[in-house]
Amino acid sequence: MNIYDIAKEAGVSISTVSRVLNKKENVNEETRLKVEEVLKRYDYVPSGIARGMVSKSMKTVAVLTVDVRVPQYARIAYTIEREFSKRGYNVQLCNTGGDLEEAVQYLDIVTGKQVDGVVLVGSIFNRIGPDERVASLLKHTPVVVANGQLDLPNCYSVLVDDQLGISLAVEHLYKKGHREIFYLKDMDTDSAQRKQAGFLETMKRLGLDGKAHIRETMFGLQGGVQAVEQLLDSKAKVSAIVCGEDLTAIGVLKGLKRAGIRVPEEVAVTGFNRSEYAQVCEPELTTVDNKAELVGRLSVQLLETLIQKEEHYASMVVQPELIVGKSS
Amino acid sequence: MNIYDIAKEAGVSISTVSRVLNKKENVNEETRLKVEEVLKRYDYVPSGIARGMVSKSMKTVAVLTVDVRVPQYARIAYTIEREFSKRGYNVQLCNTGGDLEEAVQYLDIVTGKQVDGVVLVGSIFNRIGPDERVASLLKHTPVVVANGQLDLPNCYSVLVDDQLGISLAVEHLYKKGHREIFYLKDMDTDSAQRKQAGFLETMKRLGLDGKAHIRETMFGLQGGVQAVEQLLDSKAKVSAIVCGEDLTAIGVLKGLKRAGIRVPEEVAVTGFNRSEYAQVCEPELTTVDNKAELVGRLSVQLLETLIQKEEHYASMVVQPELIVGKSS
DNA sequence: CTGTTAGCGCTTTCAT
DNA sequence: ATGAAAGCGCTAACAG
Repeated sequence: MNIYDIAKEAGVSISTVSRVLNKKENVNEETRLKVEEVLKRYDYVPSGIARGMVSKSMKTVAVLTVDVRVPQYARIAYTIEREFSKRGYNVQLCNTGGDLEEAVQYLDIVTGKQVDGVVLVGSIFNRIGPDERVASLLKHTPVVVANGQLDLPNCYSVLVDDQLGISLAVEHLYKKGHREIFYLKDMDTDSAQRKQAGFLETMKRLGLDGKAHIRETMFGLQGGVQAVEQLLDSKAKVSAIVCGEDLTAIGVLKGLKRAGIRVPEEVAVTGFNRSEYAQVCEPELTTVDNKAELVGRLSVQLLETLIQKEEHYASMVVQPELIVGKSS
Repeated sequence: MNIYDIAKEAGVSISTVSRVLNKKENVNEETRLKVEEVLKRYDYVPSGIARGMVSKSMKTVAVLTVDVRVPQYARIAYTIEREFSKRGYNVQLCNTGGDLEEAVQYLDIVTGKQVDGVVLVGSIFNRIGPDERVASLLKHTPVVVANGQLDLPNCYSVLVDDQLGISLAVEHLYKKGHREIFYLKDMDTDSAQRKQAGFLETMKRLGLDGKAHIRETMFGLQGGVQAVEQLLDSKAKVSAIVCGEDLTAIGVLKGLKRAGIRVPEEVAVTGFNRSEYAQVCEPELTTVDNKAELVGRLSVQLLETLIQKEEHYASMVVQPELIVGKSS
């Protein structure tokens, strides 16, 4: 069933059918009704592919993320999908697993399918910038990086001020009287670098030694537990632990509990992301809200203006906010 | 830059370029090399839309889910995406929010774009079955419902035996000596109905009164907290609480903690889904693993055979498994 | 207001 | 082994 069949059945030309389909004004009311009747009778849906062939757009954007099972990414992906859906676009989801090759392959495929735009979610995608294939693939496709940066012609960013986020946490602890503040570095992305820089800068500003208070560990519950064990073994004096991710912070909570150390009375803990985990754990976590939904919304706004080729694009920076729970 | 430009540049016809592009055998080695050089030189990527126009497929499937921010759905969506990606398909993600109209609209759009198949994730989609528009939209598109059922020609299911899942939890508690076992019904989907049925059936089988031990509450942390308050207010004797969702169970944990009741010494609690939340809360939750990843994988297998129009389709049922934590 | 026609960029016969 | 030409289903001039 195509537009020719409908035209024949309605006794008109395909142009008229097309006009009715696209709700153009210049169609006689009677003709319109007749065509609409046939359309309904056959439950006709025009071919999006054929339309795409003409308009050179499938009204689709691609969202690349490391892993949509990570709540942080799920929130951004969700918002992006909803916002684009309102605007008449579909969203292709791609889980790259943080692998460069995988990301390049996805970009190859989706640009081949002529997506109207691409959103890269996470600073890990900063790494694909230097790859020459990426530049060539993205030459004709607008890109927005959520919480990252790519130095390419059509690429703009919605950044989160992660440095400020950690600053807020450290200052909060300082005001509460904490001085032996440790930082757990649990990731190795650019975003994690900015967090660490925030820790160092703030400690310095407060007249404390930051460098000696940084510990590296794996991401996640296990990483947090292990970090606590090592910290306690080292006999260091600890009054607060700032973590780069909520999940790590919760591992810390569990490690402290095992060691019989009370939170927040003896040691305070803060996380990052304002994930639902922060509400689920005991005690509820003080965490940094890095505004995933806002980042998603802004990314969509930005990408849409890019797709429409309107003027005046500008990357933007979002300010995080400290959410004080019961762990500090 | 299209296939004509490449052909001209290479001094051959578009057929030859097409053959090279599609790695057909019958091309002279010299010609092939010449064409490939031009292809590389221009970083040429053939139009997926034009190809789709011919093949009537964009190698794309749509995944409809209530909300990908719900970990349970994120896990299924993730697995489906990864599996389809391996098979050369892209995945369109649609968050319907559990709204019938929204779901119909998404189906309208994605079938218009001629997706090769649709996966509906969640028993909530059982509700769209009766809508006549759905039947007509899905007439030519194969559909798999993950954890649900749709009585339509091209629809097959991958079901989870939720009833068995609750059974496992109740039996486990019974063996531990619990008799005053309550069930919290926290959702209103078909899946939730099956869980409740599992509770009633098992209690009966164990010679206990199930009906009097069911309480309804809202989904989520708040729902769990409130349910505990009401249960304690009612002065009912409670020795264990079985929940339909992990998050509700965690609300229960929090409610019990506030009331100064120890878990599992005084009251045992079980959840459902084996979400990461179950690892994050204190104490770690006994929960039912409903095999999200497996369901995702099986859904993809099934949908792929449907797309290839191979013979022998069959809906399948997945068995859940009880994961004993520290809350029981 | 309506119809005819030329593409859109490919794949695929069918010739040669 | 290669090329010419038809056709996928639609939109958008252009005519009338």
